[in-house]
Amino acid sequence: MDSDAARVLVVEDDQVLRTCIEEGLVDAGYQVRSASDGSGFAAVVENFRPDVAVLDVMLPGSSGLTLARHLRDHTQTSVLFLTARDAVADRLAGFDAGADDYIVKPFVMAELLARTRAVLRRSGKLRSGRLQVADLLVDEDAGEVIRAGRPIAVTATELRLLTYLARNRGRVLSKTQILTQVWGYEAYDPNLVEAYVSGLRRKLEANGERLIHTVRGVGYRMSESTPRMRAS
Amino acid sequence: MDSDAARVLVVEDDQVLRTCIEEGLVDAGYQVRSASDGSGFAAVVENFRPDVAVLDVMLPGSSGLTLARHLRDHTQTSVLFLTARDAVADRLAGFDAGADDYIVKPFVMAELLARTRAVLRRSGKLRSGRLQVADLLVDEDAGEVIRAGRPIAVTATELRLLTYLARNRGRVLSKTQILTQVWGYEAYDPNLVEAYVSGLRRKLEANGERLIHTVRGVGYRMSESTPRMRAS
DNA sequence: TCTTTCCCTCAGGAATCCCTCAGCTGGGAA
DNA sequence: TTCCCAGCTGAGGGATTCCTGAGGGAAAGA
Repeated sequence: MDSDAARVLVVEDDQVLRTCIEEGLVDAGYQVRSASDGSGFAAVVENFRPDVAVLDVMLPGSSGLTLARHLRDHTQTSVLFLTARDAVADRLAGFDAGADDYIVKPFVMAELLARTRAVLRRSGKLRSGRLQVADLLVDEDAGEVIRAGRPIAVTATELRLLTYLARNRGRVLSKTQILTQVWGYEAYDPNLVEAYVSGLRRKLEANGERLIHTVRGVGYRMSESTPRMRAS
Repeated sequence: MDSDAARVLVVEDDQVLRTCIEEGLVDAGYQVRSASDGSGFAAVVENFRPDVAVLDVMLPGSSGLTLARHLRDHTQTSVLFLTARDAVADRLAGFDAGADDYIVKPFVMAELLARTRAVLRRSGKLRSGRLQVADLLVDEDAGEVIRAGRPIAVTATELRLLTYLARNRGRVLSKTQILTQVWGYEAYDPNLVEAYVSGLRRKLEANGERLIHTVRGVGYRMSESTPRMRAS
């Protein structure tokens, strides 16, 4: 499992954020190495040979853009930039330097994971992130949701929620758990989850039975059908 | 049993609540250590190396958020926050993503146990939460109750009670004990327990023999069959 | 800039759950 | 047998939880 796990290199100077990212990636099954700045970058890249690098654009010393150019020139490593919201110029410069994608701070862990997967998949370093529950197919990387052969249009937030539910299919997830994992701590109103579940249901149930079940007083569970197993 | 029991660290300044949580976790088979504030936190973490930390957000001295950051920086410990209902927005807003779940006070011990297990399972530190008594299967993770292959619909409270009974199968539990663990009441109307046991029996015994036995004058015991103590 | 889409909030209504009450049942002792 | 009391259980009201349509504000796209 570990040997063919993708390798991710994180360079981020804010220690709290860096550790946070690191753990999120480790939890997701990646091999991770991290650094707070660009010192010794070439050596780390040489040794660790990351499949993807998550780089903060603003770094003390050499900027993330410089590191990205180094990667583009010397490796096949994909690049994922972290950038502040108002630094629009950074985005353009980032793509010029060979970035594969970028994420605007502040962001939710689920988004970073999704983007990382997408980048890895595009470069052929990861098998597809497809999840299936009954006749529902969620292609996280492609951002596609298909039920009974018919594509269903979902928004970015709906996709994150659906992915989280599908990945934990068969388990009850509390609303607070969903809020922390899908929305982060900016949101706290359980009704937010309810509203999104409601929207998802309307879209999903147009072509089939209910997949997102309410467990009153506990949370939601995604599963094939109401536990109607075989009777004797 | 103890050596592979998960380790839980509790930090809560209210002594009554802390002791309560501690006992509940110990009863559930965890190794527990607790503290009333963040002093010496790093040392405790270093020595005890908890799998999960239950942290009160509001603490004298350093807040639970600070402790959580320390954990993120130095360990792989999962975090479960305790917070007052009206403080959720204030205290958690702006906190960098990554905590695993939070529980709003006031809460019931059974819920804390359920959430703790969910967090541990997510990080692969715990075996599945399935309990079996005779042909009754209580799947706490899925929120499902199945008897003889047939699913049985139970409410959240019924599930908490049933889980508590099943986890302590073979042992006699007093009504006071049940009220404390399942409802969080110190002392209350025993009829509340009686009423719920009654409801559970009706649902469970539709498909089989009695599993929740009355021990007159003492309490209830869940077990496969009536132990025929002194017959003759 | 203008339009479209999306995200989140709000509030009313529906569903159902929780707990209480009161009458009943049955075991055990005198 | 009779009495007493712990335990059982159906009914119902208040409270909670959940669902969902509508709308404002913000971001994205044209």
